[in-house]
Amino acid sequence: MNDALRLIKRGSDEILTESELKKKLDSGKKLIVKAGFDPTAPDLHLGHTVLLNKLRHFQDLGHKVVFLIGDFTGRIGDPSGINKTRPILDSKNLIENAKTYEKQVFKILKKELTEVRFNSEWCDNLGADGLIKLASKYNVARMLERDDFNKRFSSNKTIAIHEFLYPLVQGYDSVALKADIECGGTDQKFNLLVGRELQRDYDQEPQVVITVPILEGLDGTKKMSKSLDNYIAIDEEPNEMFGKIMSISDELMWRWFELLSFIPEENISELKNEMEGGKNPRDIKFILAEELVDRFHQKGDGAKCKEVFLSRFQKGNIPDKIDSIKINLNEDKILLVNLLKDANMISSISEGNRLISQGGIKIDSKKIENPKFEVFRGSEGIYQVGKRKFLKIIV
RNA sequence: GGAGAGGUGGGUGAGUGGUUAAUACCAGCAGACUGUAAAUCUGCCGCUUCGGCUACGUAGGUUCGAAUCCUACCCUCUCCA
Repeated sequence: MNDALRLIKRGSDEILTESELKKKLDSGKKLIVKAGFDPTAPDLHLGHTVLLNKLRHFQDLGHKVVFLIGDFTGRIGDPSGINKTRPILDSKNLIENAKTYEKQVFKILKKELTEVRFNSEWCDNLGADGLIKLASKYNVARMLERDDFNKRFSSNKTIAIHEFLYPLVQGYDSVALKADIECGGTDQKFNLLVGRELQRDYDQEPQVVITVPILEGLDGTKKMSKSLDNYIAIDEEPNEMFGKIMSISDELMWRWFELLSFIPEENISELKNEMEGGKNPRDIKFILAEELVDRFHQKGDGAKCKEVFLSRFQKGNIPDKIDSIKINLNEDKILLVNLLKDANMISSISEGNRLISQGGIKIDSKKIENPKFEVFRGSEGIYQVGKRKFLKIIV
């Protein structure tokens, strides 16, 4: 029994409360473990896996995970984005997104112990009445305890009223599901705790709240997220994934080891010692990159990526697998910049001119320095923009 | 309802009539170097048929000339009721 508790505690940030968790684990009951996901972002990334791994631990102990897609919550508006309104998703889109989730999520979760649900299922029936009743169960002072509300409030930033509905609806989900446990990122702590209060109101035993640390994205400071474009999707192409991992700073590498790697802690501190002893941090980063690529692709892919990485960036070779595209010309020839724009390798002609003047464009490994360079119909070549954008273009 | 403050390029944030396509910082991109797509350094960082064109909440107006002044509207914040 202690083993179970230890497994759950590893990598968790907070458990509220541990004694309740112990009791639930000891009860021998098959527990309902809930975690909520955004309906709009079906691209799961490494940041999500910190949480998913935790859910998986529960499954390994035989418990049931409810993968809850917050389609209703997503419909009300954006909780933190004052400037961005979320597109309203129709049910067709939702089903699509859910499918994409399922395809990715079962790289980590066990299918037979996972249930995918949508919160519109019960929220749609709530109606204005239900919503008012729900809203009456909480008060403004308590809402303002939430860290981001508090910050925004005290720095005179807008808080829209509907944002208060978020924690409430999320908490109500726990009531509807009779959740025993809810897991989420540390930034979700408040919302998760609201669930406990509401469950008490509805005469249910409050869920145990487990928070996991938030993974920093590629930039090393901000939370990994799709909207900040600092993420690595779990179904990312292996070489791309490997390269992105290699691009993180030496400092961030240790954080990722801690949160993403399955390597035992003792071994990680050993690696740290080796680096202090003069070992090349790059080689340690290789270990992380290999492990993660192996996990989300085939075992052995990591090693292959390492080969490719070494040859491409150390020796400056061009990759052996390059996408190709055929561009049809109306004339006999075309300005290079226009061609690159048509092929979507650059976003504007100005950008192209800039890149040429900076020596960032190559054709078949030959640097192009003439901004008026022309390409003739019937030719084909490997076009390179910067260090890592390659495309074979046939005109 | 009344009084006031404010809305500037991806972000933060200068600029209050004219070398201002707009200071600075961050992010981004390129090059150099390296230990890697780390770190550091240098350059770039609206679009363009290179003539220009479009930009400082939105729409008008004043002026030779406006992000800067005026009017209306929209939005945010503060105080009062």
